[in-house]
Amino acid sequence: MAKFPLIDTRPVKGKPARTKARAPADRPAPPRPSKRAVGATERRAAIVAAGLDEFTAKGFAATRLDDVAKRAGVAKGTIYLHFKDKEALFQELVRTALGPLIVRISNPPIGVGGGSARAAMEALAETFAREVIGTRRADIVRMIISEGTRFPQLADFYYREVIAHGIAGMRKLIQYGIARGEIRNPGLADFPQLLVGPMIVTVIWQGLFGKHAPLDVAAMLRVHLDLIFDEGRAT
Amino acid sequence: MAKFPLIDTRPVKGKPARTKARAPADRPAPPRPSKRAVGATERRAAIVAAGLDEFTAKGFAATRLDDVAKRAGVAKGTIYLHFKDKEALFQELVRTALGPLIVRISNPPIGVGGGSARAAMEALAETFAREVIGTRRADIVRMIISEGTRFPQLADFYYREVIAHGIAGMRKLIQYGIARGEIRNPGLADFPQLLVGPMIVTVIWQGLFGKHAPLDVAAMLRVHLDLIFDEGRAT
Amino acid sequence: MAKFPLIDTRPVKGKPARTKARAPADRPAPPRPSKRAVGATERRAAIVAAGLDEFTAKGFAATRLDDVAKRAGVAKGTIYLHFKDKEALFQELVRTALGPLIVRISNPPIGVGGGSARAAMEALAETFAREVIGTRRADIVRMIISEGTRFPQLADFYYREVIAHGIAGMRKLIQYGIARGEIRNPGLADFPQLLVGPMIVTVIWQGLFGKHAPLDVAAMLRVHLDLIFDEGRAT
Amino acid sequence: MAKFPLIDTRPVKGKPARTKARAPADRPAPPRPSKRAVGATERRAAIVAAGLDEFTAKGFAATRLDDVAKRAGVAKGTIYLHFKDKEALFQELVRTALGPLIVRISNPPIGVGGGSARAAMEALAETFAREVIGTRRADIVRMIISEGTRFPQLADFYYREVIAHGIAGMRKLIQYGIARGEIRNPGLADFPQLLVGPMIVTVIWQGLFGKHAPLDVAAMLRVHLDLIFDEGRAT
DNA sequence: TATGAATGAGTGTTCATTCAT
DNA sequence: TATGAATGAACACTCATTCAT
Repeated sequence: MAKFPLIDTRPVKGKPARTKARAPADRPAPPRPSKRAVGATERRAAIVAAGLDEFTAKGFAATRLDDVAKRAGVAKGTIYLHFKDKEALFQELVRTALGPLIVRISNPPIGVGGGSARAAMEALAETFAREVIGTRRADIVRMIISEGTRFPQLADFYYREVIAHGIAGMRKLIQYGIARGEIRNPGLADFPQLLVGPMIVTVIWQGLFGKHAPLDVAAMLRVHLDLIFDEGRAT
Repeated sequence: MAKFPLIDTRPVKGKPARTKARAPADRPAPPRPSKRAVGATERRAAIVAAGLDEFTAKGFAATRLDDVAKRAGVAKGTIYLHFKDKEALFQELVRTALGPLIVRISNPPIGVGGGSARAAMEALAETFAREVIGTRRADIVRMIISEGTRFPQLADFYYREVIAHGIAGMRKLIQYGIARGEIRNPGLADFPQLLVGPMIVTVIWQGLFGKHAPLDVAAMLRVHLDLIFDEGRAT
Repeated sequence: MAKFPLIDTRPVKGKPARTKARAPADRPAPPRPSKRAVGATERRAAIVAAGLDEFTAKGFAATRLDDVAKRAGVAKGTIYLHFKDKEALFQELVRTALGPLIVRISNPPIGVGGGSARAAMEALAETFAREVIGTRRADIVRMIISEGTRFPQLADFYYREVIAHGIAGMRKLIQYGIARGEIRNPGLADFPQLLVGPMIVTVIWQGLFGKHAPLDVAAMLRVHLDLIFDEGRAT
Repeated sequence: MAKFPLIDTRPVKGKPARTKARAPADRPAPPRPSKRAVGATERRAAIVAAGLDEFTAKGFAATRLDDVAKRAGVAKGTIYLHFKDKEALFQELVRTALGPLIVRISNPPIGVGGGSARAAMEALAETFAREVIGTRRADIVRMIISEGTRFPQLADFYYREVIAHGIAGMRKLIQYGIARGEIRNPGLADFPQLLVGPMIVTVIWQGLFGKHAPLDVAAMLRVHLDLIFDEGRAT
């Protein structure tokens, strides 16, 4: 139970879970064994997947559609059969990446069996550490943070479709914890951002400084929860 | 006392604190002094300032040196008298922006007069809210987050010169709080990131969603501190 | 028989012998076929031809790819579909211009039917005067002389592929003449350059001073051969 | 006696005969020990000398005035105090390089003491081999050949001031030889170019292929004279 | 005169976008 | 639909030339 990730964690259908072993964008672009992804739908999906790789690795402006096409095993012109232009591909791609997540977010998992809020949050943290940190999903989050300012439309969409729901869910979870007496600071319900904050920070940290000073994400999130639940005190 | 901002808050000498009212990058470029009488140093500073505006607004790849030059009131070629190329300008610019900060970071303000850790942190939070949020400094932080992945060198520099010092300072502050019995969870000393995390989050939040859902940063940071100091509990 | 020009003299296939009336590089660029129906090979050939015109007229550094493109009836970017960069175009162009020549050089025409060495050399000289002097081929030779120093790679190539063969052929011809008793100075076989020298000189002379003092190339080469064959003496 | 080089061989006054050991233009540019060449005239001379180095090494278009200035130990702007523009410097420079030569050319050395024409020509050839081949003078000749087409004005000047005189001198020498019965082919008097041709060829050859196949210039010129004087025959 | 910082037109190269096949 | 050659606007960077000192 208690799964409630900010980012969808289920394997993308049809693509065997590139989660752990994804292709970095700085390799010459693997020929994509997939024998030319016939159906139009597969082609489109291939373009989106390839775009995700490239955009997350290089950012919007520095990504070349040529590379995307190559990586997708498709001709450059084909991209324009599916997307109006580079920006359309980019936005569509973020939407696609977030799609499954939106469904999930709408069904908060709390109060199902009377479990503790702490347990729910721990599960959330653990899932996050396992299914986001070090995966392509982290790249997506980083990308949204990076490009969001330049694409207000995108930020809006992200806010409406993901953040708003997520915040609402978090708040419910917090209120649940308050109601059960687990959380003693009622002010937390006003700022659910404080609950997710450390997760965002870990994503950024690992992306920028992971090489130098990798973070023990799980441990850190545990301390974080201890603070919230007023536990972990010495003595 | 007890000032400890992540980003330098003193007005840049000679430039009347463009802090609050900075020029958005989409205006045709402000008239600028433009008198030929300005010295080489001022010219260089103007380029750096213009670059800061443009890079933070558009990102590295999308920034045109032509625009930087125009904004700096300088010919395009002039940029190359001061910087080897676009990337050199970018890196130098980050360094310059962080320069004063580094000095500040190296002098942690604790233990001066036996003040409480809470007070120190509150001052820090308040300074942050006032001098970073809504400021060009927030843009810089966002920019580092955005471009850091594409400029490992830069991320390294940032880590070495700023983050490492900042983390060390935070840890000292936390240990001080623990020693004084203010903070009861000793685990926090292992993850000073948890202390700064919410600040980073507010920067990102305001940048991306500020228009839709502005955050009461001060209030949020207060709750954050309450969690850390185990206060704010109902009843 | 007895044709042995330093430069290929056969009309380039598909292009009706721009030999005598070639377009000077300072005309706005001839209308050119320009129909989009031309195949990739023709396009490439057009670029090479245009490049030849421009490079020979202006030299490597002063040639603008913009002009080459215009003259070829092609967009600037198209050049880059065929050549890595300006230098690659230049080198390829020299190679192409010399290509047919290399084949010819490899098949010396002597000893075929026991003809005299003098006859062979006369034919060579006549062909040279007719098919090189005043021709685009002369431009190529001049260009190699001009740019060779700046492109050691190119000079190497030219030496290996053309000069070495040419020198060897000349030497054979000379030795043939010596064996037949036509040439009495055996030392000439050590310096075949002396045989070709005057031809090179005429190319340079006509290029530099032709306007002022045109040279009767045929007559001069005849005297040259008289010297070699120890003829032409008064009385 | 019998000195009659196409190119002046006397050391340039005030400059200690950089003949053999000249500075190649691809070195970082020697600081020029000369303590800043004070007098205006020295400055101008320094610029001309530096220009000669650079232009011969890189050609007109590829030479940067910045490099010339650096090599001359002068500020870039100073060049414009002495020369209208890059082209003016270039032309002036060629004139200067040829200046002393013109004087010499006007005083043909033949018939002085009734020496043989062969002796005169041998002396000429020897001087050429010693004082031109492998020296900066060869560079100048090569440069004129290279850039002449692009600078008709320059070629005109060169023709008028040097070539015309030289050709006339050669013709006189040839006629002298004919009159003395040394040269039996009177046709040679119509094409004095045939006399100088091999020298030009050696300059070009050494410049382009000298690395691969250095030429024994002296030996070659001897054979050349043997041909002209109808000597060197076997038996 | 001499300087060298400043200029800005010019050029090689890239890459999103189009379109004939 | 799919292709990929072709396009041409855009941009980083250079360098001859100017000019305030």
